Amino acid sequence: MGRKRIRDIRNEELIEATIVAVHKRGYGVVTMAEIAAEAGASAASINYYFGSKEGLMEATMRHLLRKLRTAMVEGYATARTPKERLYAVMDANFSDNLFTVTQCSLWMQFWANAPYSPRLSRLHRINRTRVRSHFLAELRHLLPEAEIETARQALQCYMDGVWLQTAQSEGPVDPEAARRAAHRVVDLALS
Amino acid sequence: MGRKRIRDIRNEELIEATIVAVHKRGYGVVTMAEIAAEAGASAASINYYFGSKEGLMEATMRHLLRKLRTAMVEGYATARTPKERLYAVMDANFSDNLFTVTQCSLWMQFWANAPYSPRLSRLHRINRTRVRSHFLAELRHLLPEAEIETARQALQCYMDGVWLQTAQSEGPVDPEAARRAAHRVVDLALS
DNA sequence: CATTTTTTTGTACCGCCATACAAGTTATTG
DNA sequence: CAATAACTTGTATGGCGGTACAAAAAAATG
Repeated sequence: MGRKRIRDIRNEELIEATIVAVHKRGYGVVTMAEIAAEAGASAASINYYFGSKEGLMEATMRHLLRKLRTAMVEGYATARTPKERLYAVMDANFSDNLFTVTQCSLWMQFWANAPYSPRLSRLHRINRTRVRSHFLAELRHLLPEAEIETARQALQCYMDGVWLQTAQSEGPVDPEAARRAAHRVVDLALS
Repeated sequence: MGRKRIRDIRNEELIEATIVAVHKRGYGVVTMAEIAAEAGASAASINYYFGSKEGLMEATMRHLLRKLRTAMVEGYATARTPKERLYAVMDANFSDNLFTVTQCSLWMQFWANAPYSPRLSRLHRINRTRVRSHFLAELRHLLPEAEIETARQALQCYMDGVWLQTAQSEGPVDPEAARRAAHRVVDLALS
């Protein structure tokens, strides 16, 4: 197990540094040197681990997507009813360790740049499909066929919109309040 | 009046070219040469008219913001009740000549890059404040004080979310349907 | 037509940055 | 303690893109 320990540690550190640096400077402008400085490493070492700047960005997004997926699975584990599972999808997106200004900011950068990078756009497509099907699966139990798609669209747009606004907000953020607001929106959508 | 005619024509052309080019290539990556090619002009001439790349981007966003403001003013003109005015705010954002993939795409690029450019972030702040106060002004007539802020946040997030998703959609877009969906969301938010 | 003003372009400069490479340093292994 | 592997870094390179500039072209002026 000790075999690839160092590699894992460095990966983690560099990805964290990437998140911070991209938030500070913007995806399109941030340089390898800045990211390296943030991590207390050298630009060259990033290439050693990730091959290229694009590789680093992909790894970073994979990291965030994994966190999101984990949060969602956890939420599903305790949810009993379709409505609770809808809440769970929302809660995952607004969980304490995902719903921060820095990470929302990164997500927005991801959205804005995914269309121009095959590797990123692939991740983007996969994630979007998964979220969509989660919503649909639960809504099917709660609404007549004709209203499902509208409700899904409304909920997903709301979720994305909240992240967007959070990314642009200055002060800190209250995940607890965000979850409460999201629950209210779910309730409305089902009424 | 003929005095600055040519200047205006060129401005318009270059801004249109900018919108297309940014959509195709992304704000962070698009080059002056590409924009110029899109307009059938030379990179140098852009600098002649706009001073710099940032100046061009600012002018482009001003152009879009003006379109949005115009659409909103027009909608307000015929709206009689607070609820109709809420519809009008939505309709402006989803009006036929604003709600296109290309322009939503540009808006997203704007959102993603505004934080890193003082000139863009100023525009961004002004616009956001205006939309917010429009929403609040109407909601005050329709909801008890305690629910206003929640409703505003939900509506605005929904609106942003729709633009975001549209920016990432491939096929064409149906503004008429978007307006209908938005009206439904308004109705829900007021219930 | 002469001349002044406006517009356009080619080019050259300058700086920046991702990345490759080779040489160092540290860790691991037997 | 070799000796091999894993990791780190400084530096060099090559390309690229924004923009300054000067000169050409076009338009306006009178």
